[in-house]
Amino acid sequence: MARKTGSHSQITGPRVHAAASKLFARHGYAAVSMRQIAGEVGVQAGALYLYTPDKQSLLFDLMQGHMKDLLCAWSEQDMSDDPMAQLEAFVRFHIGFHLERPDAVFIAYMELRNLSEENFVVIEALRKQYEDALEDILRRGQKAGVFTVPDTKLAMMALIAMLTGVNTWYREGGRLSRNKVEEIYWDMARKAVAP
Amino acid sequence: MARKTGSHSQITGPRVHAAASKLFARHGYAAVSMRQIAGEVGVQAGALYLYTPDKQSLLFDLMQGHMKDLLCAWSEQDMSDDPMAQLEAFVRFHIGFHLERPDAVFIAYMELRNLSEENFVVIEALRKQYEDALEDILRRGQKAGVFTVPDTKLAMMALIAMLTGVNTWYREGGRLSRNKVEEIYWDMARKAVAP
DNA sequence: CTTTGAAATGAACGCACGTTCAGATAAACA
DNA sequence: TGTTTATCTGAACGTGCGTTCATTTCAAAG
Repeated sequence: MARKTGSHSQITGPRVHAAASKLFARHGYAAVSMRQIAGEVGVQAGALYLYTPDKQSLLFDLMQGHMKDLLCAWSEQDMSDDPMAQLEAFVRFHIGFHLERPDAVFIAYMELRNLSEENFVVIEALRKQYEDALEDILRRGQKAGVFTVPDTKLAMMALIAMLTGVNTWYREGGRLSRNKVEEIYWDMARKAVAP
Repeated sequence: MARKTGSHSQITGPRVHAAASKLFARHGYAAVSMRQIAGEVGVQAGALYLYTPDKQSLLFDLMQGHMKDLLCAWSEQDMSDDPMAQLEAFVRFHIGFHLERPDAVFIAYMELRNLSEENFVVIEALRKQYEDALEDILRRGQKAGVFTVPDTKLAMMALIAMLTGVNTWYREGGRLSRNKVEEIYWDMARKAVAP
């Protein structure tokens, strides 16, 4: 047996990345074997190397893809001039975007140490871009007098940690709707940086 | 060559756990081999099995030890009756305790999925105990009218995520002293649950 | 219908893994 | 000092790892 009936690289390629995403998120990069990924896709391990040069690239592609999606989606939000409205938009966007792709988020936050040094640099730069977006909002709000943050960088870190934390407990179909969660977190975030 | 000069189980035992803690935190449980741990201690891999039945137990012991230390240290804090003072104590305690042992904290938050099912249950129960401590403070403060939290559980989760986030960026000898960090985070936490 | 190239197999490579254990040596005790 | 006991070595076990490659088969193009 060799080539499978109905096989197509445009189909198998994405399936490889999807399987890797699912398994990396579930068990961790180091604990997942190429044979497991292949099994999830329904091919033999060797076939994976038609779609990725190696396991490390698989991880890097997932993380880079996620970060670029994130930055792209944020840049496409239409922005008001009001820092308060901007912060609300950020809070709601962050929660919504992250709840939409729990696996990718989990990988992006947990597997940084399994990136090669050069890949790590790239991902960190993308992450910093995103953090800067929030920090800018806080800085402008502080200057405008609508926020009172003793330290802009710390406030940014605190808010992002708080918002990303939603992914650790939120379950679809749970006690609270996604919108209600956004509501509650926006309330806390708003007050945390209030004068 | 066999037994080493100056060898003592009371010395080697803790060194095994210390090495495991350091390496698990640095590279992740799945990516660290028993031979690496042995190398860090300065013995051969086989010698580790005088101090742990297997690799999984090493992870479990580290996590359980950390969680018990945490609960014990919190219970030894002397508590005021005022929810506001209690919350401040919790915020400062949490940041202080976690900054004191970054490796253990990192492992406790990152390696949950590498625990066996039965071990996971035990650790989760300990974690819940700690979370309940904060939730109780928030509930009492809400009842007393000093806090306004739309949802006690969410507020608890949000605060813990925010506070634990300090460990991701804080570096000893950095821009801010540990006390200043506690100050700033207490300011944000206090406002986040304020009426 | 034939040809061609993309897609996948399956076996193999060397290596590292967690764990076990008989044997060796130092420390502790009599 | 002589004996026992605790501590560690070093080799070995079977298994699974990431990756490569000659070979085979299917899909598409002519």
